[in-house]
Amino acid sequence: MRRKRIGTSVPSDISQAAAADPSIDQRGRIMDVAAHLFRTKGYSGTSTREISSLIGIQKASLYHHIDSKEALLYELCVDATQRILDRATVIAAENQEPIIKLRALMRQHAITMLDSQDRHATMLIELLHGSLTGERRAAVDSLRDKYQSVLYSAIRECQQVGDVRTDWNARDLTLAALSLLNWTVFWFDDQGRLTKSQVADLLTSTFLDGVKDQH
Amino acid sequence: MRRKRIGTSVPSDISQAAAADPSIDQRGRIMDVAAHLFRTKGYSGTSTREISSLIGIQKASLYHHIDSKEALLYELCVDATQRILDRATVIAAENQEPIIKLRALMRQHAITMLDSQDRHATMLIELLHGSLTGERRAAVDSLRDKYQSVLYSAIRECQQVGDVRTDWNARDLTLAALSLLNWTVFWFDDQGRLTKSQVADLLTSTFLDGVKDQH
DNA sequence: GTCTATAAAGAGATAGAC
DNA sequence: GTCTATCTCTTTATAGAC
Repeated sequence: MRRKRIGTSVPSDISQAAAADPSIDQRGRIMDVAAHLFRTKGYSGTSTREISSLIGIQKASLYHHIDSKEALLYELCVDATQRILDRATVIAAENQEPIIKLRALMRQHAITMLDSQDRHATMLIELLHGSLTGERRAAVDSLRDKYQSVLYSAIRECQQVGDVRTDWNARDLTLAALSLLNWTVFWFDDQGRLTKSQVADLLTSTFLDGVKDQH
Repeated sequence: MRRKRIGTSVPSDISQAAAADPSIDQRGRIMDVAAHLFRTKGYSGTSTREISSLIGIQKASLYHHIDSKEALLYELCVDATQRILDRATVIAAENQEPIIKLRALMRQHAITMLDSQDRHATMLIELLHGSLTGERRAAVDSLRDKYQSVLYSAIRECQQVGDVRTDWNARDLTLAALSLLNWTVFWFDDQGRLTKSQVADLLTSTFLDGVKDQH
């Protein structure tokens, strides 16, 4: 198998649709189905047989497209992390007020994450579970670190111009922001009451303003 | 094997210490070791052999103490959820100002969760992964629902007396609170820079006041 | 690019001795 | 309460035909 590219041609993350859609190539289909199964059953709780079965091929045929189960997980994690880092880098480079940039960074984090919910949920959990090892683990960690630096710098900058409180340091506030944002990927329901945009508003508004009535 | 009790005699959650401590009975030791392995490697990524090996017995000997691997997971999840619900119920019943109660509820959520970090992290992830089935799943869901109702009511009450903003409904604000609190269990480091109490302050302060400078 | 067949290892769980 | 031995099933991955 040769590595053709990182990620798939479509942002869709839903395995059932992916399994049927003829416009996605087989490799993209495999990644979408795998991401969905990894999120809902866990990486080690998902067998290669289940993946191939949902695609409609034999287990052995899967290995024509992927090197190994772990390599498949790796690509999903890189794709998720890279996507969020790329968009954050663009926002951070804009010539805008710090607080506007911070809000935009948080909004894109929420929305990008929910746009590829299966991949992001998988990435977050499987990094905790140590399912990626060696260089693959290091590569994904590196991308995450870069992203977190971008968010940290944005918060630090807001503090320096007096837009954000300084009784907590930027490092701690970054942890709080990430907590608020990351857990969302595990409960958000695409068919649910709230849209992605509304969730993004809820989270940024809570983080920036808090919930106490200020009047 | 007979079910002796729910949970263990000690709050400790660290497998290495648990495996060595002679003051904990074998059953408590198994639960602590299992919780630690389930958190760090996942439920399906952990073998019964690994658990028994860390205890220092054979795999077969484990089955004198537990019914099955899933029954072991079930007890961990019930223990975690019950603990947080019990303490919340006490706080909610107190005769206090709504905003004081809300703050106390959030603080105890953070601290109770971090006191049994392995169990709570395992519970949160394995519910997502559907590792518990049938009645066991329903029982844990029921406990979680009860707890979330307590938190929801506290937020609702704060809105009614004018302490909390009403442009977001209580249901959404509950989701935001839970997001902020729950993700914490995955990054908190007992040996790290922040104490549990400091983390609890950071989260409650962020949620109630936000990060924007109000001066 | 997909198939059948198979290798080699590991899983959860049980039987029965001590 | 722990042991050895074993049953049965599933796992990831490969070989080689078509």
